[in-house]
Amino acid sequence: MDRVVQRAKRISLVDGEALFQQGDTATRFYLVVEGHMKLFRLAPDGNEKVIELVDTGHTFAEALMFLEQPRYPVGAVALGDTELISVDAADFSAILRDSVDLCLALLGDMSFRLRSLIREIDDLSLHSATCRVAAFILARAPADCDDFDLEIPKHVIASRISVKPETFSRIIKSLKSKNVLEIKGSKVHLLDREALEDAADVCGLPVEAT
Amino acid sequence: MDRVVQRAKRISLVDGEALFQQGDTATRFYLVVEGHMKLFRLAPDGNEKVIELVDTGHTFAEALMFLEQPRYPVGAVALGDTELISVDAADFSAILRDSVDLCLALLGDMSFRLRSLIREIDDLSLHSATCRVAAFILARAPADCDDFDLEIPKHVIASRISVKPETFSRIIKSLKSKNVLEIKGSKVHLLDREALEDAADVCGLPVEAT
DNA sequence: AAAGCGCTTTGATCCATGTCAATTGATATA
DNA sequence: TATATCAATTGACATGGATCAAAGCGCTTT
Repeated sequence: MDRVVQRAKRISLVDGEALFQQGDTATRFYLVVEGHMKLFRLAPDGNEKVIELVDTGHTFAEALMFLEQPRYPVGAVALGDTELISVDAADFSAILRDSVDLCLALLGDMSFRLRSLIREIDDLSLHSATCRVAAFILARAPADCDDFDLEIPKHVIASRISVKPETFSRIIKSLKSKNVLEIKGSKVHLLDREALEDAADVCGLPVEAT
Repeated sequence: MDRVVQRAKRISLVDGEALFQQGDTATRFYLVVEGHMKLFRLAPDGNEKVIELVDTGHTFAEALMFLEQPRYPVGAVALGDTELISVDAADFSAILRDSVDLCLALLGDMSFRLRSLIREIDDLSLHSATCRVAAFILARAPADCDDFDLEIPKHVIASRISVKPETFSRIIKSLKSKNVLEIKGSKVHLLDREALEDAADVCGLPVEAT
């Protein structure tokens, strides 16, 4: 374990700086100490889809260690100035060999991610854009407080939930007109949490459905 | 290991029979010995999206063992008469404790699944329906032979790739009219594999793009 | 202040898919 | 041989969201 820590690196990125590109060979994984990372896929036409927003305290790319020929399936850039710790996959792998518990913990972590991704697919194919917007905002809202900050540019959020910035803006406008919430800059103020929850899971369902 | 095998069960399902429902508590996982399983999510409005088609020789639901409160995030029904082996998660978990190698193998397996799901999300949000149809058919085609059987009803395939059966049918028709392939019942005959590959990754890109 | 530059918003229009409905075909049932 | 059933196809139409284009709005820089 000492060895891992010793060989771990501290990395500082400025806003917008890339950590790796989609397709790069993966030999390390990362922990976000400060800031946010954006993981995204690029389409051949240059379109980009944000797969995951990694917040402070979370790791990413650790699931790749176990593939035969590990290449990052996504690109990674910093959102805002960001601090990372980078760990060598081989070092870490060696540790895993000595600790079944750590293995199991990792398996748990990956299970969780797997399930999140299934939810995501569900969301994309079974729910409308409005629904996804509502769910996203809800997920970011603290349980106890109706005012908070989306710490992330709106166009990035839009890509995260697979809508165009224009559409995102219009959906927000519509929610505003229904007195569900207000957004001023990046400050969100929830007016009717329940209505937002409805929008999130009722989706496009006709309200009169029994 | 003996214990696992002893306590494993053999299960036979007839076509359309359900193994478990979305939301059921998960205590076992499965290996398909014969036939196919369909894993799917249900939307509140009854719409269904096939998440995965599990072919003979593959396992499913093993990733759930590591969650706190394991519930199947999908439902499972047999496509055609199907034989399974069912393994108790707790038993298997105990074995994992004794074998780091097995742990690592599982981690590898889960890595792979994770990556597949990322591809899937990419596909859904970055590629057109035509593109997904082409990719699906290519994935099912043997490398060496241009004639093969989709062993699965078309409407299930359609759901798997998130298009409506009608749209699926139209896309096939269009590919047929371009002399890319022919489909008669469930028999596929590839006429122009290269064109199909183009359709699969070029997607909706204008061909004149450099 | 003015000018420049991203980001966000708004409006007008378009299009890929979904929806609804009818027809055909293919099996299975009586 | 009729008939009910279910999958697959086809046509007509509706629509959510994308696209294109033009402002508006904070910013920082000069």
